Amino acid sequence: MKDLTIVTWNVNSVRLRVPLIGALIEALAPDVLCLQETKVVDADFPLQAFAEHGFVHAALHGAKAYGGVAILSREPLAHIERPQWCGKADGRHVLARLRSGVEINCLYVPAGGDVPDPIANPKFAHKLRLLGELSAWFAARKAPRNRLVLTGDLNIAPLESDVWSHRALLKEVSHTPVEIDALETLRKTHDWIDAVRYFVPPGEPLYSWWSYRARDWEAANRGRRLDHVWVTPPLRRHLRGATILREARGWSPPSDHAPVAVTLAV
DNA sequence: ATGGCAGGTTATACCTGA
Repeated sequence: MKDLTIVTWNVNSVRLRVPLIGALIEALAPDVLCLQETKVVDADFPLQAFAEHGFVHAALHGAKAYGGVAILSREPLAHIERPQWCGKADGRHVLARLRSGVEINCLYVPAGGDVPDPIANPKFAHKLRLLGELSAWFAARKAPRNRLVLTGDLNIAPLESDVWSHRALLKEVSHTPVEIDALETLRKTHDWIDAVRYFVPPGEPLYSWWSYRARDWEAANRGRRLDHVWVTPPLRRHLRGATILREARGWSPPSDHAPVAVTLAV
């Protein structure tokens, strides 16, 4: 039994964020890193930079220019899979199993464009379709003793306190009822537990993303909680803590997402 | 209601993000 800290971070280009790896490790002491929007093909992934910090094991599912996900680990990764969704090779899912048997799923759900209408906006249709495909896939893999982690940029802020203004964002993609319903359908496939909300009551505002476009993201604080870590019920009693590293949004050069860490005793 | 910024690309304008 030892502590396992899993960190998820939408890096918005892993190559630009390489100089921040040391600060990330110092702040959160991760054992497993799940990255999204790596924006790099696997052949060009900066593996060496992570290896120098002890993350010598990797499961990559890259893509050119947009998307791309990766799991980096201090301990070996086995049974690596790279599922593709909606018939696209756009690097949205990679999964791997740790020695403890815990399976890590790193996901990047599409943003969904501007208009929350699947008929008028193909990007929104893609987002809903991908969530539907994921739900069917996870439902088919269900087993009561499964010890799974589902983490990544899900691009949906489900609770009222997961956005700076519930009222202002109800019709904004990322907080519309139809997306939240689709996310809830996915959550129910394994009775997934939102590991961050397990520690922070739903009344307390919690964000993991702040737009680049604000003049002063910190002062405006118009955030959304788009990045999540979920665990299956057999892992509930192993949950030890959760942190959203808000200060990382102020690092230079910053991602618009903050890293989210969850610690399990496994 | 709008625009604001950042990153990538067979770049130097346009797509994507959310």
